[in-house]
Amino acid sequence: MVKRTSDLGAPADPSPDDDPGSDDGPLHDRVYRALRDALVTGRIVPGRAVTLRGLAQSLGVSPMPVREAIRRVSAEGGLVVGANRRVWVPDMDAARFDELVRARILLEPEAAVRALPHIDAARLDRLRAIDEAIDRALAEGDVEAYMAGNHRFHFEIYAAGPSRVLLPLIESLWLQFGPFMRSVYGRVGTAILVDHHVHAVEAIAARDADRLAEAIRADILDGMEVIDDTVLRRPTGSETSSSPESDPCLHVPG
Amino acid sequence: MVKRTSDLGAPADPSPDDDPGSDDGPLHDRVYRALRDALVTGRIVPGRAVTLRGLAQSLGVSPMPVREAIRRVSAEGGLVVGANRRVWVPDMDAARFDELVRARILLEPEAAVRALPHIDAARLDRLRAIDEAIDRALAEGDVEAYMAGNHRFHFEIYAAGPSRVLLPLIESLWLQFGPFMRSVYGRVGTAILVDHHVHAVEAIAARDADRLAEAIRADILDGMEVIDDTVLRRPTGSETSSSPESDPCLHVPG
DNA sequence: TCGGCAAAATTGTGATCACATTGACATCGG
DNA sequence: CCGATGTCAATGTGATCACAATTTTGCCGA
Repeated sequence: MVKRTSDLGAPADPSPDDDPGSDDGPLHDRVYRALRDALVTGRIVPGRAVTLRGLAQSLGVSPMPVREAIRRVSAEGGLVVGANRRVWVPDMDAARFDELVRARILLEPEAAVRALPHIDAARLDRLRAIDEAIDRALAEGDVEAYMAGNHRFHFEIYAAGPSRVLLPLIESLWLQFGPFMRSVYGRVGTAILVDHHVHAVEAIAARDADRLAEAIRADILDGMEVIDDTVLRRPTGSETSSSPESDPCLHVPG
Repeated sequence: MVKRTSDLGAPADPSPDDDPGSDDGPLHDRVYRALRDALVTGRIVPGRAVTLRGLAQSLGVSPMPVREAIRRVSAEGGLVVGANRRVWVPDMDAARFDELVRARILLEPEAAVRALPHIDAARLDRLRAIDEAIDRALAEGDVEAYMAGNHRFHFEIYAAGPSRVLLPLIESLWLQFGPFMRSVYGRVGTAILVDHHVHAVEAIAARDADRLAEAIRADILDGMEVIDDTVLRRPTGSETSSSPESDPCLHVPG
């Protein structure tokens, strides 16, 4: 039997690692954060359906707040509703990947430059600490820690400014990247990744907007080109036929 | 007594003009489209609260699908939930306006260029027809017709391609612009607007990507600069004090 | 052994109800 | 006449129930 629904890990766990975060705010908000976190860190794999009652039981809440959280996440592109009205983690293909990278390159340098004047010394120190944590995760090959650190690094920059428009757009892009990146790193490992964040840190310390934009752009392009050449534009589909279950998220057109 | 909740026009109208569109699909989807349309065409004014039961009664449905529609629209930035958990049409200020314009300039030329190869003769004809309708609306001073036509023109271009990433982002931006633009046009009129769409049509006919991108950029910048100088960066707040109710959407900082 | 076919379980959707909290309103005291 | 305070309506939130559509499962016959 093949499970076609995703249960976010341990369903009946008394202390689940899908912790809805802090216990403040409405329940649907906590469910939203939990779902979003599971998506960004890649704990939910593409190709699996996300069911209302399943997710509700997995988080120990009623289906009602899950409904609103799913609607919210799907509005941000993290989930898609099929024609059957069932909710899926969207598959990645070369066209969507290209569009996502292009959107990131257009928006993130702009957001970084706009946030630059608001980055104080404390935040710069935090950025350096995150960068070191990323290096450790990279050295140890810890995929999840790397992804979490990378996310924190970028948004520690973008969220410095009072942005209320660019930031949600960029979060939507990361939300769409998360599940795909996780399975990619799970396959190719983190050894191929280089740390470009130090350039961004130097540019911020020097208050150099142009260099910061270029560092962000290079960071995005570098990581993405590796994925692009390694996974997405593979010439043959031989590996898919040899191990069909190990690659549930790639949908190479043609 | 001042009404603080928006009722989307006629509440008990047997044939409301807030038609949820085509009658297919789930109810919450129809409510979503109705709400989104009301926002984009500016039928809901900033500063008014959108209540669940009010909107439900206004559309003749139960509060349940309205809940999901509101959650969806708020995820796209068309509505904001206050600390009181009440839902408002967000106010516009100079900073948010600037960010919205910048995001439009970054994303829309890219989307247009990507869609260009997929624009066939039929779509080009449709674009010309929409452009003529816009000219008529402009000549007659019909604000709502102009806004609807302008929206249709841009998205007739962007939606030509198979975009599934850029398009939702751009729709989110328009959703945030809608209510503000409406009240702006209601004040300054449509006489100040110039039609830049003909340049885009020419560029499409010539298959010139650079000229198309430049036409889109000019169209955005021109319309926005007018607003910027006319309404947003007004030197004094004298008009606000003279007629406080006629200007419920502007929040000039400082 | 394999391909339809019907039964059963599961899913999303919508409605209704109960409850805590917020906001507005009227009343009362100064 | 004005401000404080208590009351009451209204709002968002969450849960539960019913229903239709879809999916899965089990079974029978070829």
